[in-house]
Amino acid sequence: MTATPLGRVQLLIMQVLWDKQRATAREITDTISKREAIAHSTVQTLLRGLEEKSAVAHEAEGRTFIFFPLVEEQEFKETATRDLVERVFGGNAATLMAHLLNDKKVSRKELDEIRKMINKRGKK
Amino acid sequence: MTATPLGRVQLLIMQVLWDKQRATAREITDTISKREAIAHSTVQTLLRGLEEKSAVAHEAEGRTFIFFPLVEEQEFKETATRDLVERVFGGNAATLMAHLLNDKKVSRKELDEIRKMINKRGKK
DNA sequence: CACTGTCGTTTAGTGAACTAAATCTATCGA
DNA sequence: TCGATAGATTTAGTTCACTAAACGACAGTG
Repeated sequence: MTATPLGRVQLLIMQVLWDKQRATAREITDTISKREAIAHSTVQTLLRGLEEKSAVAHEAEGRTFIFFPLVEEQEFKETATRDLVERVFGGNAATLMAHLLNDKKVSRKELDEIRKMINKRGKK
Repeated sequence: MTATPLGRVQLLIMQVLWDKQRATAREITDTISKREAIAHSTVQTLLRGLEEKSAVAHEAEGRTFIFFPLVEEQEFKETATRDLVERVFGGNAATLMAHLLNDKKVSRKELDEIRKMINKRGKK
């Protein structure tokens, strides 16, 4: 299956990987550390988990591993979104949209972007 | 805090409660059972958990408990949505919107609803 | 008054995500 | 060559969601 549910920190790791495309465990740890404290060993453990469920893979470069994503970012976002729509909004995407529009945390600028997108799509 | 993250089945329970406003554990089990198999004791255990984190509460009616939601549906959906935007879309709601629009699973009818909403919102 | 079903409660076990120390291993600089 | 260093691997422990059997209490029925 293409389910691939990810935990919070696992997702952080994937984001680094999606960004860099290829990275060592050390690079990942460093990148995440800029945002929040995390032990290098934790990252390594999670990488193994991700590898087990085929979300990432690695190849050896000398004695260090270079990791790269197997699951594609777009694909993951799709599933994550669909999952929310399914679970929380009973399968109705429009309801989710309504929430986005009403949420005061969504900036005016974002609203404009959204409107633009809708119009473009609407013309077809 | 008002975080209140819910598991999949916990969410199912909440949905029943949001729908009915008040329900016994038995009613919840029955409702969920129409969709998927679940043991009554499981529902009860989860209800305790939900009660512990103040998502629901109960009052005794004779010797049975009547449960009702404490967390409001709207509020929960807000946080769930914001959480997805934050974690998966780096805080940019417009990107989530883009995904919704591109997802073939979103029906034409839903798209229409969405457009209507946008327009209404746009006029303000 | 015993029986049976329904309550809520207790207890227990699994799996996943997370955390990280401890350990083994190989390389590089002194 | 030897020790510090930086990899990867092993081991271990926590928390949370989930699952559900087992248990004790009690009310209504025959």
